[in-house]
Amino acid sequence: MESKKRLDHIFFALSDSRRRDILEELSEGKKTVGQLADNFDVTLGAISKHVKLLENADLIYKSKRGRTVYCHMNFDIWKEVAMYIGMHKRFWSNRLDELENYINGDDGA
Amino acid sequence: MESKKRLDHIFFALSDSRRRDILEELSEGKKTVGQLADNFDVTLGAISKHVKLLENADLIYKSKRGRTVYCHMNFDIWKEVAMYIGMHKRFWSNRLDELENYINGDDGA
DNA sequence: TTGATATTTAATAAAAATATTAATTACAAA
DNA sequence: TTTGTAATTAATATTTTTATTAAATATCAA
Repeated sequence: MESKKRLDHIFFALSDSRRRDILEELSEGKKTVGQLADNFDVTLGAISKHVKLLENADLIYKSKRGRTVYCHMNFDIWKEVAMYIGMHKRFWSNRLDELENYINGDDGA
Repeated sequence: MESKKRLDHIFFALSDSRRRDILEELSEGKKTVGQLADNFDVTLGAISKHVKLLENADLIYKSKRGRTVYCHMNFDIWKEVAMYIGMHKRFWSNRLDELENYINGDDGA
């Protein structure tokens, strides 16, 4: 039940290409909120909110040094996402015959 | 640029647990819109819209027989999602084996 | 044709997401 | 302490999402 909401948040966070772009940037190393904002066409406040959403989805985490906030990719979370995807991918590779039925149109529908 | 929107749609579709539940049902085989609606606490109209959204994200497709509409899982789409997740492979360097298992689906299960 | 069934869509309303500007908090350094 | 910088938050407006009921469309079946 709880993991459902967790996946809700993760997938929703990933559903915005601006946020995925932020993740791409962070994949190269930590960046401050301000540095992230410089690369996008929206205000610092907007980026701050995107960052917060990504943080709530556990896709990233923050560390603070003085008044500067660094954002880091949370590597562990991808395991959870991959598990969900892998579940389905595994499913269809195990049922190739069924897939063929769909493709061939002789599945009754 | 176009694939960005594609991923937007896919991830957004996956961000709702009701829609993920629909996918779970379809992973067991085709179902009509009405059959899907029977299993949820919302109206048929609401399910019809969820189904349409899943269809627009290419996560499912429909086939029609008479007045009945069957919904089918689109197995191929998971490859695309897995590719995005797989892109982040390098961040797991120390968990590469696990990742390979999840993404490649050859985890022996 | 008439009437029932399966699904979609229109009209509507409520809740959520997103962006902006401006105010606020937190910290650094002169 | 005062001033300036980094980031967050509040107030606000706009757009999007989601659900409902009811009407419309399409098909079956007598």
